[in-house]
Amino acid sequence: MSKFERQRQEKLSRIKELGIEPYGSRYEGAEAAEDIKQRFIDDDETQQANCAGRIVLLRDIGKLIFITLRDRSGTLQAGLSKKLLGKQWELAKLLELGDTIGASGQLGKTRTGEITIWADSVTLLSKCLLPPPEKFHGLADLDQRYRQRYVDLWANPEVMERFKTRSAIVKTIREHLASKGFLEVETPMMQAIAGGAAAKPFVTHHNSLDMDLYLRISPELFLKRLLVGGLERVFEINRNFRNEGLSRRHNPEFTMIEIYQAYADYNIMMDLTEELVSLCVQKHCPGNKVEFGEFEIDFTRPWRRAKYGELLKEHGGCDIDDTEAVREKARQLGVDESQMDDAVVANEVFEATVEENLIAPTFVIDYPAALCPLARRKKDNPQLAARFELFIARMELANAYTELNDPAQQHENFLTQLRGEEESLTKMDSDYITALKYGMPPAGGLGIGIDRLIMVLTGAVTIRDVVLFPLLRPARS
RNA sequence: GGGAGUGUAGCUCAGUCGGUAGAGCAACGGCCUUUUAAGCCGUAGGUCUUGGGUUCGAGUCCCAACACUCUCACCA
Repeated sequence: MSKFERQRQEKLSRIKELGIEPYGSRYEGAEAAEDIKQRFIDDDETQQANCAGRIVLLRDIGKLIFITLRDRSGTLQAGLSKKLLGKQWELAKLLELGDTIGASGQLGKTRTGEITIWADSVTLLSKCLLPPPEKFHGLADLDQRYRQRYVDLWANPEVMERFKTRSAIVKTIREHLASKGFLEVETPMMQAIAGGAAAKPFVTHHNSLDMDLYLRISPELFLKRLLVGGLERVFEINRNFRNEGLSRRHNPEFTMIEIYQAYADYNIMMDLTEELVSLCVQKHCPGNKVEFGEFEIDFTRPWRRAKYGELLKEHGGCDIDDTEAVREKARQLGVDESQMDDAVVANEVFEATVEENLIAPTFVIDYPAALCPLARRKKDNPQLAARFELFIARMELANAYTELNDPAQQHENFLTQLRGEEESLTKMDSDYITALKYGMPPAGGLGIGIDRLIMVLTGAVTIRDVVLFPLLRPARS
């Protein structure tokens, strides 16, 4: 136990000696700090107020103590005086930074004009036994901020603000989809076959069935089974798990929204994407622009829609139909393309040359069909898939296509996939083929990476700043 | 997994050429009834991430380990 903790334990003992319970229970009548400030009317001495929160600043000037309380809404000052508190003054003198208290009394202003509760009653609700971070700089150590988010949240108000915005954005999305008749559903997180994406899954084990299960890498194949079942408009907001490296843009568990709409296609999903994201920008980002690292993202509609092949020509300088030119470009970029399919080579060049240029919201459309085993091919050009990805700030934010609903074609695509990836854990999902044989309505499907969307909309350049508890190695004991 | 960087008081950070550890905040004692990162006087606080090595002497130089950050690889 540190010296500081011992000192605080000592105060705890003195509080108990006063007959005060240092860990209170239900506290009645507290109002949000910002609401109290909002309703304050100057020169009206009949106003009472009651507020509960954590002590984040404390100024003891003898027989008067000023305390800044922080609650869910913001901060409010309380003035604790010997004269008004009477017997409770002994407790007031023992309060320290980090303690959670309730304070009630007359609402007024100080000489300098700050709205203040002049407390005639103070209640200790929870004693803080560990020293809080420095009051001005807050908590800066990144490791500690992520490991002890519970401290980060109250020591750094902008952190709390960002997570509130995250919640509000997700709510906006939910409400908008509900208003359009979409049903929110939940599909398995633990799957016997990890399908719907090409990624390494996490493996776990069910004891009584004695079977290995995979944490899902995507809900896609289950959501499309629901289309077969007649749920024509569904969406799911939930975690996906991919056993891959960590980076500023990747956390092993991340939140996706997947949306499926029967009788739609990828063009309708493109409109829906633009509509959803724009609504979030409008409601949660002042102006139509967001600062993101060195960039300023302009969300003014309409967003650019550019063909994959056009972008490859524009930034990569090669024609996607001239496979030798594409291979030459790949070699220039240091890619060993000798064992790769044409489409994979093109995608290497695309990732190396195009993506870094996609700052403003850009829909990339018409991907090579070979890269898209779950997408329908374009009628006028079977080499292309009816698919788009949305890029913002160099990041892939959304992925969508007109869903493939031809069971024979899907079966063939699965077989091709299995041949190509021998060491992959992918298995043939024959039940999904069976579902398609019953008939899936034509549909558009869309996935949006929620964490990345929140990053872009709140200007967070690392995914760890939008995930409350990002994955870290366990701390040393 | 590769490369680069960081690790000093509870927190935020200094620490020169290798010469024996510093500030602010927080804490502790005192003064103070209108403060705003309150102020003033005083006190205490350190296995310099860990383990080796070089040296008369290491926070500082070398090696290794651990953690974090950035980056690359992986990543529909």
